[in-house]
Amino acid sequence: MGSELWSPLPGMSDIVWPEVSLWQKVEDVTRWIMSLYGFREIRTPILERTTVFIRAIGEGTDVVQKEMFTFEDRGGRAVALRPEGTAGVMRALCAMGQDLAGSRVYYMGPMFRAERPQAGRRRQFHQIGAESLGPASPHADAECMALMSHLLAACGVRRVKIRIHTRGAMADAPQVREALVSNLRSVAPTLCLDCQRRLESHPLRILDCKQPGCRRVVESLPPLTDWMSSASREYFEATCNLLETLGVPFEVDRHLVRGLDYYEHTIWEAVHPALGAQDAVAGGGRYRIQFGDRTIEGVGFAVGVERLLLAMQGEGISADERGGAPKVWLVAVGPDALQANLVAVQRWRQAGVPCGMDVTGRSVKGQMRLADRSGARWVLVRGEEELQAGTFRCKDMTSGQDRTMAVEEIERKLLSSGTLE
RNA sequence: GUGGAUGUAGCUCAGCUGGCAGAGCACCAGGUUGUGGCCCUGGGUGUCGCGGGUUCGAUCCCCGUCAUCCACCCCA
Repeated sequence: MGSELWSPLPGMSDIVWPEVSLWQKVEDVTRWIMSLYGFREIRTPILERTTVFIRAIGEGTDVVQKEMFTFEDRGGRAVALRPEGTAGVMRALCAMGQDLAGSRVYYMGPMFRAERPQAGRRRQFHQIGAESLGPASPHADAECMALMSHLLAACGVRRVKIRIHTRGAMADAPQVREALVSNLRSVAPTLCLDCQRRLESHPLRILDCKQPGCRRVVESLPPLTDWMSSASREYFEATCNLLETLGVPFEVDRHLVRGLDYYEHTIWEAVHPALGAQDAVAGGGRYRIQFGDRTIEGVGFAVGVERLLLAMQGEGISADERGGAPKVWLVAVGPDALQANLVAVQRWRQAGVPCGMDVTGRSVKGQMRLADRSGARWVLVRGEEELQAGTFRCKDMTSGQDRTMAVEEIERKLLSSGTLE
């Protein structure tokens, strides 16, 4: 059983039938929705220079500090498996060297974080993300959230809640931070140990601490927006108003801050009740990233595919157990018929007719059982006698009726109407 | 990185105080020498996660280890 030889590494999962049919459905829906909004797919490397992530996500963030799979490649370069999608996409767009404003791209693929696995959290997980580049604009932010909301709904997820908040313009960040720290310093001893540390490193994160003591302190604080510029406040208000106009349901959550350094202005996440402790099915926000002398602005989001699937299952959507059933199943009696059947299915498959047969040498009874399980409507049986006569015994699996049909007739019907009626 | 739970057949799981390893489903074969489902009969398909220890004897008790799940942390 549990041999290390064939079990995947911790937190890595094999995605197999029938669940894979749900993945395919989500991917199809994604391509469709993204095309509606004018987003084009981009595929970037899974492995990047470590500095790409450090630059974009932030040196001191947890993701960079303790969650990246990093190593040295054979050329001595420090490289990392991507822990999220935005950094690599921004790097790629920079490499293309064009004016990035107005670029709209989406991606889907595996991401890696060296965390302890739990419900809805894997070391290799998958994200569907979208990035809309251009200068800060409430319209861009609202459109992006509308896209995310549309995508989730199109996947059949109805019970999502979108929580939004603002971090204010990046230029406001120092004064917000200072105000927050000075407000908290006097009560520091009542905060949990993590938060006492955060007071120096990432004070914003104290806002989303779940410890009751910290929560109480945070509740007594004035809203973060009080310390932002009026322009930042207006930006947030405008964004909220646009969301209402667009009919995207949301609620403002003053505790939402998110852990990546590149965010400014609007940030949000979508949570679903079917998920357990890790209940964020998607998250996003506006960002500003520096690559060398280049500054990239945009807004984007990422959906956790594993979590989306959990949410879908929580909505009663299940994988298609049957899969694509073949039209016909061929049963052979004897080695000559086996070879003739193999030739026949190849012809018909190349003509676009899905058909099946057993190639492992089972008994007729065993072949019939497989035919039944495959869901094929008709079973075509032949042995020496039928081979000589150029016929099949054609069995209708719903009625159980059995009749002799000429190979030519079967082929004509199958290839023209796809039925043997 | 920290904490808790779990690990027995392909799957879901029983297994008392330590005494020959079990059930349901699935699977295979036969009943039907060329016909699925339903039915009947037969078949256990196993390194009781792994390695030590205690014991006359360990799936059971002890230690270690690995894996999984859940939670913290953090995030999708």
